[in-house]
Amino acid sequence: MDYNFSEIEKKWQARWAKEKPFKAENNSTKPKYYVLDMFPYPSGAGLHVGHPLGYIASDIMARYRRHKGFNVLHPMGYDSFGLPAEQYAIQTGQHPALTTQENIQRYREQLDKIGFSFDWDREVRTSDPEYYKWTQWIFIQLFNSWYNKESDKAEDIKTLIAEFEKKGNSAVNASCDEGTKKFTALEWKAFSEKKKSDVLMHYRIAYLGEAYVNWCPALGTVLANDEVKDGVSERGGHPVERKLMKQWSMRITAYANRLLEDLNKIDWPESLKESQRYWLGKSVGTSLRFQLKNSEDKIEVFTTRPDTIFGVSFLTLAPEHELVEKITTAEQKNQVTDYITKSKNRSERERQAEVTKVSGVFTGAYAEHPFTGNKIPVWIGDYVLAGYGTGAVMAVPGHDSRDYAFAKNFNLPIPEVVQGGDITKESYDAKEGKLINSDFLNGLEVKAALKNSIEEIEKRGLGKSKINFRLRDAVFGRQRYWGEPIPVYYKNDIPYVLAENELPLVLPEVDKFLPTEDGEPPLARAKNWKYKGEFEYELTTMPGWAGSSWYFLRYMDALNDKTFADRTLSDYWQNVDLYIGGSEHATGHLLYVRFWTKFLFDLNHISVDEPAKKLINQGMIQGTSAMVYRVNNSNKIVSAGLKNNYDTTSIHIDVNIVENNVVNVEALKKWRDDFANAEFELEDGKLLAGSAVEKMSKRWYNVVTPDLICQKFGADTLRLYEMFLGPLEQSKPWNTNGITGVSGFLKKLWRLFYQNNTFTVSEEEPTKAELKTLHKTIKKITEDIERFSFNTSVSNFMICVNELGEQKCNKRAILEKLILLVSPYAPHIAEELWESLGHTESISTAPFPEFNEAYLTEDSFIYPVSFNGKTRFQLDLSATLTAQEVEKIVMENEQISKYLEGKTPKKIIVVPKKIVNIVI
RNA sequence: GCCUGGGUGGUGGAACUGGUAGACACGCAGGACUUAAAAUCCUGUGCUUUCACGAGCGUACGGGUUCAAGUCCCGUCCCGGGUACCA
Repeated sequence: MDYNFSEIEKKWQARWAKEKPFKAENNSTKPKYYVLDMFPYPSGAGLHVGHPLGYIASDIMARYRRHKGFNVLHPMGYDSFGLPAEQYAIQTGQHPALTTQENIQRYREQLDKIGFSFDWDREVRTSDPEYYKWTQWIFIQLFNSWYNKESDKAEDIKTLIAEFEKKGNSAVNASCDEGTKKFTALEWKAFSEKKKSDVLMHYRIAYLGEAYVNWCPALGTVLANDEVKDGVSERGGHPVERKLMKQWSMRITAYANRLLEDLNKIDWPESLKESQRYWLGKSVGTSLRFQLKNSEDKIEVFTTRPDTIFGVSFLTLAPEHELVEKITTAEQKNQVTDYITKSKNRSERERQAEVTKVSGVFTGAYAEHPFTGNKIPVWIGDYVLAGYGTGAVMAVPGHDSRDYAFAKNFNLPIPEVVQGGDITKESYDAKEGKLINSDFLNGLEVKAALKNSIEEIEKRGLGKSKINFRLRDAVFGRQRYWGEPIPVYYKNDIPYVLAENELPLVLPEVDKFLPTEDGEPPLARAKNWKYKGEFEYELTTMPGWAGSSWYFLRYMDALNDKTFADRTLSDYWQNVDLYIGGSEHATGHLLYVRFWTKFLFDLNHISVDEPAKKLINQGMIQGTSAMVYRVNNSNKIVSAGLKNNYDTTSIHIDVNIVENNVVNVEALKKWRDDFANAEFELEDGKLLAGSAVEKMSKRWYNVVTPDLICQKFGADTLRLYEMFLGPLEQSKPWNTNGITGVSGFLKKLWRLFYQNNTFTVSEEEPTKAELKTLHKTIKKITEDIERFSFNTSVSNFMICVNELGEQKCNKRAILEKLILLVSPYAPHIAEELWESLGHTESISTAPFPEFNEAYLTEDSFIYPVSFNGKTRFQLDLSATLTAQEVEKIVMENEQISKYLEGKTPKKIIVVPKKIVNIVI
């Protein structure tokens, strides 16, 4: 019987669906192992061959751990709220729920065909009210909490109110909005309901606040920082502008330091940790006040270089800085107003694109140098960001390249205060050298000067040392339809959250998925959608990252309608042991999920404060695009090798009609109308295509689906081949050049069990050689899996099968162990052969073979004998010989003299069972 | 610019703590079976040189450490990914 993959795979996929051998136990004496995959957004395009790469790796791990006696949690679900389904709904009127449902179905079919061992009984969908009920519940907890810097954790807002009632807010050390005013207990008690609500908003972790946001007019919504790339929206590429808006936000900044510190305790790739560190952007510096001349006001700046204080030659404020209007003199008024209008209207994109272009304007105002008393001009410039630090900088052009460019452009003085550079050419930013022109700091090294200057600044009460983070609070409201409704209603203009028993607040039906005529979000279209029929609900919905910030917890207890996850279960499952996902979520999802995990930990709802112990980034599988070359102003297509003879334009064509760079011309003619009657100029009778490595995308017609490969070669081949392509973490372009090698391997494996088309397995005792082949393989495969080196496993399987083929081995004792090894990688063929061997239970929980060192010990070792490091010949010697004995035998060998050239060896190095090196 | 990962045959890639570089696979060449093809099997395959035995050169480039370097150290170049006025 030949290896019939399609029949076998269909059979086992049906069996697994029915018998559920991959069900994770909630009550088990086995050790637990939690393997999680990246949460997929079910897009309309379906899966391409790049998506399953990580899923295959994690599935191998899950199956391996089951063999090793673990209770494995390996779930899958869908991040099913999001923009694409909604954009599609706007265009077609089709409800996003419907589109989402269809897409999920397609995903499921594709996933099933690859033979993953997911526990589908735990499937979650973020757009399911049974799921988002708990997303809303977590929002309510966030709303009802504040961050206590003393205990360094989130606490119930009630403890804060109690404190206000006792002592007001002056003794409270909380993460709160800048500029929150002080009040006494008496004042607090006298505040109106509305005023109290407003004050508490400055403290809540989920809060309604005014902030500059990324407004995307084309999408009609605000976006979080990580959803904006190069000044355009990540989804769709629409321009984004800055706008001051009242928005629901998350006080993630309260967690900045813990998010940073705890990176040290998780096993994540260094590059990913580094981008989180950078995004969090901790910087230690000093805040420092400059007194304005002829004014009561002071300008507060933040600097990391207080040592260069004597090098300050001007101050720069962000155009949005609150003092700008107040301090601008009459004669500068027009210029300043012009500049502010100009920089406001400039999109973020323009602003970023013109980074090298210096712009700014003088306000006419002067400040006083805190040490020298010198007059310092105050400028505004949009290289200073309103949202960072204090929105104002002390400019030290001699030692800061941005200030330098500004000073050069406007002819401002550039004093030198640190020796070591040539400031006539460029600024000297390095933190090295001796201080000069700096009064009491003169002669000190930068490091000492830093310490000294801070002490002096604090002593004189000019400022104090301060830690700043680049991280901003995350905007949480979206002016969109397809997301979780925020469980808030308004009574007398005061926001209230719903009670737990009123959840879920179900997404209402609307007639259109667009904003209303007066610019309100789509939810304003919902008829009679009011709390208790009376109070307005919040009209924005949650962002895409809300549901994905806690899904790993829901898998532990997916069907619970009493709580988001039962505490005994979350205590048992703890957190994810292995997460495999792409690096593109480094500064978005993977920060938010850490934030929510820490928050739930603080409130004692879970016992872990990190979502995943170990994380691996799988590389991206790029597409290999194919193109043909059309001679300009004609309908002639020329083969790639001839394109330089003409003036041509390249046109992307479907990669699925190209094989080994040769275009199937008939298929091409059918593929697009304008090729139907084109003229073709071939080389060697073939139309060769050009190729390029690009992102796999519909746009480039280079998408290859796993379905196609499963149909042609089978899921087991697909799984093995994706692993065989190279190391998991490495990005690589997709090509099927080597796939026949992998499918050939499975056929060879199959044939070990068959003779003359009959299943034939011998019960004989295996030979020493056969045992050695097997145990060598057990050892290698175990090591490979443990270090996630799946590509080398595939090679080792091939070597093993080749050797057993040569040994003509068909002994049960060997083959039974072999297919157990193969089973995590190619589960269908393994189940089938396992059954043929007479087993009635699924192979999936059979114990993994253990290797026995005794079978691997060699009696002899072939020593390479080298002279000055160059290998000249080999000697087969007993493995038990000592170094001295080896040396003696080698030196007595007749081949030695040929290479010694009559000289006496200076030194002889013998490393037992490694090498012999003779130095002459 | 900064942070990261990488550079090994015609190709994808092996080489775990320094110890025979190129495992395994593709491709290519030759052969067997076949009327023929597919499938399968066998042999060869880093480059140069040699009928052959062999010799020389080889892990981006230039140095260094070592008996021994793809692997460790210093410098340079190139490619991929991330990020960007964060004071």
